[in-house]
Amino acid sequence: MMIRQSFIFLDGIGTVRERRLWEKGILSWKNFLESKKIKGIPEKRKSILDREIEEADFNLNRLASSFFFMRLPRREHWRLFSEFREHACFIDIETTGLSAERNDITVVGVYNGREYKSFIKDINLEEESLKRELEKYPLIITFYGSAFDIPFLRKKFPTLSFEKPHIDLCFTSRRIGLSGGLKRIEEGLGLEREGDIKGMSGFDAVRLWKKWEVYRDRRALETLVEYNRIDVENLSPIAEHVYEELKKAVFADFV
DNA sequence: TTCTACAGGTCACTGTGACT
DNA sequence: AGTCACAGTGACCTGTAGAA
Repeated sequence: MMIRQSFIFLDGIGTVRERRLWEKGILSWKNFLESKKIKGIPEKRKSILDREIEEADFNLNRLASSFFFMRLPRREHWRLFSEFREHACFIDIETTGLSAERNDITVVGVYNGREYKSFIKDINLEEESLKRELEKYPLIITFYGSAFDIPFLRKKFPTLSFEKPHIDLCFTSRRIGLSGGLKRIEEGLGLEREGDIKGMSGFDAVRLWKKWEVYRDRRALETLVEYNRIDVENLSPIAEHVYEELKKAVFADFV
């Protein structure tokens, strides 16, 4: 539960000061609150920080993730994973191209760790129902979604709200030395793909949609949705792995 | 208390990579 | 193709420690 070891959301505390706290043996919110005095933090400031930590604890206990959305730097949203994993959703979209201006969304896949839902253009992809689905989850997890999926969804569905924590596995993976795109990272972790899906790329998703749209090839649509389902479901084990590794890399030295 | 030195936080800017 | 968070870098600002 990395978030309860974190101080980086406090005013005036960055990576360096947080590290100094850990070095002093202040490894959790509890430790911090129980320390009467901390060298480097004057009393008056300490009591302000105490209140901020109590506020964080209050919000965490209620799964009120917007508190952390406002306070945590983006690149540290991964720290929320273990507290929110049961309430997180993984999102992945397929489109007719890379430009949100010129292209359309064809499939939105949402996976909550147990159940996969697909929203398909011209069938059941509607702003209101997608909005209702996404509102259920206080944390979203994507691969490169911060530059692709989320801006694309925003453009096409302006009433969707993404004012909540978002773990982008592309950047968190890079921090533990895994780079080179989703498929390569899957290979690195031994996640296998089977059947029609094996060897497919995002560009194939564009072609499959065309086959469905122009020729009404039902098999093409099924394959597209299956591809989307695998993409989004594979994010879950990647998230688990990246969280554990990043936690080790950042924090293990101090425990 | 007041002053100075400086550690460290933050912001602006640039180049890069990965998404369909 | 269009997007944008990230890392890296440098400038600037703030707040703390330590001395008088």
